[in-house]
Amino acid sequence: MEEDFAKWYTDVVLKAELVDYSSVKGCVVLRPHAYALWENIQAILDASFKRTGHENVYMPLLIPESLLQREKDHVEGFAPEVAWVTHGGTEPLTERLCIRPTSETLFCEHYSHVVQSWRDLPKLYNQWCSVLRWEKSTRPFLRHREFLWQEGHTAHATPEEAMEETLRMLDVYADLAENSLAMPVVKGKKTDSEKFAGAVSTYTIECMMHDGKALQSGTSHFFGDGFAKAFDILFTDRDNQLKPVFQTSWGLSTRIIGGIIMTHGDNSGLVLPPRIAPLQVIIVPVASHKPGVTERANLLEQELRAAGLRVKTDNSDASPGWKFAEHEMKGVPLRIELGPRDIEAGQCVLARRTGGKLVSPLDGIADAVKAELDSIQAELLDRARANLAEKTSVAHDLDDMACIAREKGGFIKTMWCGSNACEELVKDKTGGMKSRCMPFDQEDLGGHCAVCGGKAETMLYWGYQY
RNA sequence: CGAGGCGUGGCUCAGCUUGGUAGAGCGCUGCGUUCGGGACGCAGAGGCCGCAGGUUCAAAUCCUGUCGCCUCGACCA
Repeated sequence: MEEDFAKWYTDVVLKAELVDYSSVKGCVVLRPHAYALWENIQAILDASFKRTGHENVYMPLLIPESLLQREKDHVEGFAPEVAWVTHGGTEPLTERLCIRPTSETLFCEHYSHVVQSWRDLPKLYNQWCSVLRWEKSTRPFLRHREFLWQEGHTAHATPEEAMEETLRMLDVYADLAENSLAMPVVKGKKTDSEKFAGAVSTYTIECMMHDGKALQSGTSHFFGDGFAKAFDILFTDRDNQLKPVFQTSWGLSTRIIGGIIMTHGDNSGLVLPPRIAPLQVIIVPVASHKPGVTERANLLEQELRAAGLRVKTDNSDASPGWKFAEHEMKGVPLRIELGPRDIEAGQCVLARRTGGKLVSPLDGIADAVKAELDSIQAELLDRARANLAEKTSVAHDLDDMACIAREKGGFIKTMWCGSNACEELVKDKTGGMKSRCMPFDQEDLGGHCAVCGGKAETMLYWGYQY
């Protein structure tokens, strides 16, 4: 892992049976283990969306070229990486259709049809789908050509309400990351050079990976009324004036699975936080040919399942050692070892994926298991927080930054004057480090921009990115 | 898009220099013995060597082209 992080990552992804490559670059098979992980993430997010008043819809896969081109900044941002459908059967199409790289234009067209009055607002829609972006280089989860995500698109009567929505949904992502995925985040606003194509402002949650690179794990955009004007999404307000709506969009993708792998994984493979692990407990019977072992293991499984846990018994005929290694590779948070000696003593062995074993009485085992899982969840968050803290540095000038970037990577916190020129300079001097975000949690690190020495406007996080 | 690496049973690879009957380990199937950290024995199955041309009596091997994959950079959720 330490020697070659990239190879470690690819190995884990393949050996943990998360993905299989397909014959099209950047389009991978999500195997049951990966898809179950995504379903668990989906379930949590979807419940949050519903709780905050959103409805799910489904937009078409295809976007006519003319529609994509309605908003200038948006099309400029995405045009280089869209794939085009040019033929229907053998007939060339009169207008080529792009496969959605994101669905702003489709939502906008639809909103222009259904929004008439202030009474129609807000529109709080979300869709779960896949999108296609013709990336040049790809890596499992981190950069696919086709990837699964959700994209929320909302329309509001006022900018204040839209901004409130933008930040509310960023909080939903931050909550998912920290409380379910055990990934601490830095929340903040993107600089102008890093914001989404067509947005007025972009907000992000940034996570720190084990190798010192940052992962943008979810984004939420405030669009102002730019799209509304380009797509004629107009409504009659209470004062009988025709006004454009104010919009937001926000998305989180299967990329987050890459983040989970790179946040928690270790040299034995994947480590999954219990809240989203497809399998929370694996029971490994030892000497299962001995009378009563398999039966007791199955009983234990039933008891844990009845307690609401995701559990399985590994009854395959592989050796126990092989099973231990296998389920560690797949990241199962807790293993229960159960052999004849245990059964005789009325106990079993609980082995945490994060290390450590303890003997627990079979009587009242479900509560003990739940307590262990909670403790593992908390331990993972603590560890990740420690990693984030350890990999966050403060710098006061460009030499500092270059030095920290070279030796340590991670996040660098500095003051910043707000100029793009300084961002470019940092990129040059550090071999590619970019601004990550202007954090909501601002600290006063002095009055001067660390890059140019000019008057500082804000604190900024920098980092190498995935 | 630049640089490098690689395409030979499911996987990892050998064979190619010097053309001549397609190999190994792991995995897989069956039976038996095992079982507290990747067990063992025996018996099996499985590949027109990425694809297309060419040279040759003969091509996994030589030549040309092409497609794809991986890694690292440049650009982007």
